[in-house]
Amino acid sequence: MARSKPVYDFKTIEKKWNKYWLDNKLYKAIDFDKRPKYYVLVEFPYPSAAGLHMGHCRNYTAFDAYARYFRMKGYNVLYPMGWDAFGLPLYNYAIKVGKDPHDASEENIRNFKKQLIKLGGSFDWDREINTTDPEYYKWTQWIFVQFYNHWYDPEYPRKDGGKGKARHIDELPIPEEVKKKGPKAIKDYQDKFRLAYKAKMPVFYCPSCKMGVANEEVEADGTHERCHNPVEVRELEQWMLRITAYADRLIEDLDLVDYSESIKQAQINWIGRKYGALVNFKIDGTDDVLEVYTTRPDTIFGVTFVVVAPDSEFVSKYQDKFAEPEKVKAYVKEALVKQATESMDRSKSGVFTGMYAIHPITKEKVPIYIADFVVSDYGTGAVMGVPAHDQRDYEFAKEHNLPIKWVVKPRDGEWNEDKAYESRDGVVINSDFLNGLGVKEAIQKAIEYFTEHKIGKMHKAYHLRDWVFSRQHYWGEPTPMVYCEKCGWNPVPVDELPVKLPRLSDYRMAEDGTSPLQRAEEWKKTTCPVCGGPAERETDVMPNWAGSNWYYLRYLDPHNKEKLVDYNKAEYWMPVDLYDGGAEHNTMHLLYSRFVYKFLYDIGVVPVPEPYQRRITHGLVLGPDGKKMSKSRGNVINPDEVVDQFGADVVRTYVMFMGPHDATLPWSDEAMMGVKRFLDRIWVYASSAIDSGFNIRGVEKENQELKIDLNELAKKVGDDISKVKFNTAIAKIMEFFNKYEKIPPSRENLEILLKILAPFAPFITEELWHRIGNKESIHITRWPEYDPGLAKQKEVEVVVQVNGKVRGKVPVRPGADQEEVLKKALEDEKIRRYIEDGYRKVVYVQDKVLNIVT
RNA sequence: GCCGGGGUGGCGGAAUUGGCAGACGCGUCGGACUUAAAAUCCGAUGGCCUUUUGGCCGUGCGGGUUCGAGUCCCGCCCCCGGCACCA
Repeated sequence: MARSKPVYDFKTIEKKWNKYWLDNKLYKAIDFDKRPKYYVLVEFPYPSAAGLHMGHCRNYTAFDAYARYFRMKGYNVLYPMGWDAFGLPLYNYAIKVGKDPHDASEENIRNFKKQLIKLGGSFDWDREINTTDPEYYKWTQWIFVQFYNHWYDPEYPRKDGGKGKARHIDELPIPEEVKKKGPKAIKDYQDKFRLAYKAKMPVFYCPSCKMGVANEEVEADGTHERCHNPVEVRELEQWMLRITAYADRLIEDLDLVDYSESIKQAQINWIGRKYGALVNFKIDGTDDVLEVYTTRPDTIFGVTFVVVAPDSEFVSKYQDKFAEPEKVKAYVKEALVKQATESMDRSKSGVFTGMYAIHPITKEKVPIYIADFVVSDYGTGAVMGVPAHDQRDYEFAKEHNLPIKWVVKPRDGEWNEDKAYESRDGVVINSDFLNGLGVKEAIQKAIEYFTEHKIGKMHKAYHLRDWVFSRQHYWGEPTPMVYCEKCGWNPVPVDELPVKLPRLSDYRMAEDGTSPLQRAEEWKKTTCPVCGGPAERETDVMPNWAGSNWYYLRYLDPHNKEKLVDYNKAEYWMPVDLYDGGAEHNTMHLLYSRFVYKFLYDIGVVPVPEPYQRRITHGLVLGPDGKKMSKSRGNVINPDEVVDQFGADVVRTYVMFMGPHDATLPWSDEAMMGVKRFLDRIWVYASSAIDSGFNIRGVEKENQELKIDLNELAKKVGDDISKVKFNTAIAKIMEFFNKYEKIPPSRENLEILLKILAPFAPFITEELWHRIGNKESIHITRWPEYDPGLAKQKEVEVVVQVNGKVRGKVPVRPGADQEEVLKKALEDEKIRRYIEDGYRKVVYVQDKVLNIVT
């Protein structure tokens, strides 16, 4: 890129004002201030590399402009910053550079912070947080202990009028027969209800990362989201969080927030609630029942077989009774691997067990199959096969020569027997007491019948599963739990938190995939909080999400030693007014953090039911070649370099100008140069006005026009910023400036222009503001007030159409009526030419358009 | 397959929600300044026709509603993101 002497010395200017702003704590957010509060939050960065990337740069400067605007509008703005530094990426980075992750993260953070300051970020640094700081993760651990100490009562009335609340485990009713068996039995009973519980269960395990992986982190093709290597299924003892208890509230409370429809949909789909029924099929030759889940109980008379998941309880319990146990065993083994890895296989494979289930109504015997299309963790892990009305069942029946019974027919005419009839518009047939009913009515009636005859009941099923909350590596919050041979698992007493992550001489994973904490004998050894005997600490750490789920609350009270957050401060600041983040976090992070928040709400830590009032998604910045920036492609634009070369104001204004905030856009050096030219011209314009002492003799009239347009500009730019439309806000300033660049401004008008530009280019506007002679910072002045009287002084142009085609324009005062506009239009020779033969009709839209129809 | 979001100049993108399509920026072309170049400034820039005045065509494709459609309705095509054997 060609270089020339800069028009102004941005380096000196930026350094000077940054120092001034920091020294004076200009952007301090004040608790309990009288002004209305405004909480702007952008997802905090993960410092897994040495410096910021352009995407960070874009998001943080865009909302910096947003925060600056709201401050100028008179709000007490909280725009905080912190660091999400636990987790695997940083752990891997530390190993790569051969440093203890404590030190590696500290170094990265130092640089991130330096860069953010350089960019002019108006953060309140007194509220800086870091998830790896023991003073911070003390509270991450505290939350975990609270989860452990609570259970969910779905019927408990909440103070907000809703139903369902987390209650202390001591309030859990214990059945008499359990009580009789003593304290051990009571604890075992309680453990089944805790919101944090340990479960031995099949979980995904990534052999490459050497860690357990949450279901949600596994891609559709069976690979790990982070490293894209295939995962395996393993049995591991894991801490789990019972998010499913909050599923209904997480759906219902979406009514309280202003997320876009697509984000709400993403949340709803992820939870995946479906209403259906449980139906009991007796297992022939036993006293057991097989419980199946169905969303179509109306087709109960169409059942011709039953299918269970390969890893269901049924399989392990009855494997000795199967007709061909060896064949079944082989199939199950194969099916489990297939289920965990490739889910795309559409062949309807399955194996007959040799056992039969008894239809709960007709008492017919139907065969029981094992098939990999049934998954154990949805519904009951068993389904009823209705080949006539489910395409997948249809294919399975064809494959295994099973009968097909038609029990629903289309309202008008015949059906096609080559495929299942899945429509819900049909009428039920061949179904005893359901005959003649529509599908909806039949579903209702069937469930009533099941309930009455005790063969089934209504049931909700969720796609959402409980959350695996253990990670088998080093760089995370230690799980504050202790195991004692005598007393089992118990939480570390709250007054002993935090359980600090120890510094180790070797912080790397062992060859066998075990965590270094398992080797930290000194650290592991502790005493049981219940009996005082010897005990061992949990060596699994928490997932990366643990610290990032609630961080926005700590900004409100970052130095509180007694509490996670002072209730009154939370009451003042919550909810977050605007939360910006990546699209990839619209499901998991958003849902999990809402869940954690709702739990904190239940236990009285926070005042309002939802944490984020409005959610905005940001796009990525691609390389100049339109591809994702990466070192291997060599298309990385380093923020530090461009800021050094062109100044923070140019980079800031450009990243906001490049396109809509939620769009993924390619970087363009050339387009950035356009912004640089614009700011250079502003500098020259303002400087020469200042140097000439605002001599506007002879241009008073133009200055009045300028003032009228400026009045409108301030409003439009402000509206655009509120709507997160930074690109058009800047375009409007450019448009204005193109029009008036030749008119020397009055001091008043120049000051207004600088204020409008200040959120985008805080450094040069501050410098020019002071050169004018102002003593206070421009960033704490008030945004120009809109004057509707001034707006009225401006003429408007009404477009004149003939038969819908534009044929001319007439200038009129705003609010002119049809008669006046028409008269003026008819005076126009060019327009008259098109209506020589007269006209039939006139349509007028005030101040906009006049359409003459001939 | 399902859910969500889109398709507008050479490029990134604008269009008070039914009212001048292409704001703003880039690029390109022409000009000024310069020995020359860069930088800067001025002008032009959707396509086609026309000497000019001007005319016609244009927002993925095909229909429709309307005085008027990028925007609304019906039927297609394509692209991006998320989820997917969910019973």
